[in-house]
Amino acid sequence: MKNHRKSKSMNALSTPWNTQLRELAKRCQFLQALSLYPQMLRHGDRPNAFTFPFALKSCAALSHPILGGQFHGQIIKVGCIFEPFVQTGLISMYCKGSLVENARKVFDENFHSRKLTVCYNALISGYASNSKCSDAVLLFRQMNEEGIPVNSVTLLGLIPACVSPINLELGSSLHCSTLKYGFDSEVSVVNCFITMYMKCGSVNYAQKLFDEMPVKGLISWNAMVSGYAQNGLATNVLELYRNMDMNGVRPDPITLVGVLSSCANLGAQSVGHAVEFKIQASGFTNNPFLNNALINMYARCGNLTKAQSVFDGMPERTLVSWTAIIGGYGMHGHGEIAVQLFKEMIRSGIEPDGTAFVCVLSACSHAGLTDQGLEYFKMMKRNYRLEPGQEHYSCMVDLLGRAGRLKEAQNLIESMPIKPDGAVWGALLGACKIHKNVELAELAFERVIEHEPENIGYYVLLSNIYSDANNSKGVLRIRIMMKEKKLKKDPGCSYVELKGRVHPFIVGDRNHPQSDEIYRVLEELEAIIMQEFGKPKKDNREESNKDFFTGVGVHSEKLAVAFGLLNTTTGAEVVIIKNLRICEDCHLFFKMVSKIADRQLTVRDATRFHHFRNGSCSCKDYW
DNA sequence: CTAGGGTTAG
Repeated sequence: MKNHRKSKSMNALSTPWNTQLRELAKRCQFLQALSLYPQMLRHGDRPNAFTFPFALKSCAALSHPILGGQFHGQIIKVGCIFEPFVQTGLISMYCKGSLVENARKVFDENFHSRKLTVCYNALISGYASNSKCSDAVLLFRQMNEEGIPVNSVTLLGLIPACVSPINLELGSSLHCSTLKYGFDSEVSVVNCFITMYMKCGSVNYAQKLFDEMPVKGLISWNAMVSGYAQNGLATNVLELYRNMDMNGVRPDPITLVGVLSSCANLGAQSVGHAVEFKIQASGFTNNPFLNNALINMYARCGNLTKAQSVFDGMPERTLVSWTAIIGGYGMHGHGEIAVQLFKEMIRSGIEPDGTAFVCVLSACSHAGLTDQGLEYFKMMKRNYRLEPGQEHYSCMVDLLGRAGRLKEAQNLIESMPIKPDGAVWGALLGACKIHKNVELAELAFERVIEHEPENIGYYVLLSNIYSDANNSKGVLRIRIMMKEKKLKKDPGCSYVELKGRVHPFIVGDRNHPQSDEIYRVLEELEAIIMQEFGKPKKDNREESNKDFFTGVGVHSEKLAVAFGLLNTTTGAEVVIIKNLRICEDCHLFFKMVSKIADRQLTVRDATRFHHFRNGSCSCKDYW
């Protein structure tokens, strides 16, 4: 009987206007939805409690709290503020527009809100997504004290408050208390915890949760894929992707974004290419996220032609698409193209953000466009009101430093309004290596290790600076320091990707099945180089395993190159990745080999890619 | 009210 009465009153509320409004909002056509409202008033129809939730939802989706505020006024006038859907709509709308205070006011001023689970849920989720973690938790506690029932949606809103490592403890205590509520078996809640642990860097916890799930949904798989990708565990991502396939789980665009990002980090172009195929076969071709990920993947794998063609083929390019292509050209030394694209982007009406500036500044730095870079740095603040962060200062120090303007770089650091971090000083240290400035290097090193005492890269860098200056005392001092701090340099690792298989090499490696042939190729190359270019500057080899140029074990880059030459045909691409900066000798070697062999050698310097550091350097299959 | 997504320097 009660139900009957209710549905009757609902029917009175669902006018044709409301139905249409709801349909448009459902289809995410928010602008069209909102345009119905003035039409409705012109027709003399009054809005009611069924109109506003969808109007507010549209304002929330468009992040338009000003328009939402006007609806708030109308709601008061019409007198339907006490409707639960209207209240939650208002709270959520203000939160999505970053006006959490307004949301709180709605909550506080309406006695009814404070008795409804949905209103608590809306505000808790709002606090969490506006990174007001403690407010979210406080409200959750209050909810418990007031005896308001908690449901799974409450948790889905609250858990994202703990997505930073500093909140891990809070997050895991929440996790424990969910057992009490009995929501630990709900897939959505577990998914949410998986993401939380991943974002806190607790990969093992996330994995445990995932493994123990009796029922996994696509989102569970995706949470793992993205989580691994975010934690730099690219090989785990590819493994999981393969498992999905074996379990008959069909990937969606979100899965593929994570997979592509991992391909980019590994330089695994052939897997990336297979993913592109999958995208086309699944009809995801116009997904902007996927296209951005493809641009990034091809660019990082050194295939700028493909990156450009994906970019050109996009129906609409976002700031991220531009950033990816600009960064791609920049990292491969095509600074002029990167700058050209940056200008084009601005001309097309897209405003650069901090990340876009990092890309263009680093592009200038790599291509020696020093003044251009300085100009952009000024422009950031002047034209776009963007405050430069640590990463921008690092780029600038690198830019000035590479150009040999060390004093200016140092002055820039000293003028910084924020305390420079390790990366900024590290950039100066790197510049000191290029320009052989021992004195400044010592200063920079001192500051660097205040911030990153465990980062061996910097110790090695200073040691090499001393070595260049024939300062054996200095070298020894650093070696002792490293020993005292128990820092051990992981061997540099280069690898070549061939037909979906990765072939890694470490210095002096003899483990590869083709090892004999590789060394034979290297010997041949040495002989040719000797003939064509004369004797290399250093030739103090004693054993056959020692490097042609450097006199130590054969560098991993060279082994990778030889392997690449051995297994690819003319014009093929050899991708080399190393976890420390590629040395000058190897650069020289690449140049010579490119001339002799007529191959395109793409060399990638990948300091950040550390997934092979502690692993064994044996071949690993992707598929 | 509600779980998963792209870009950056050294």
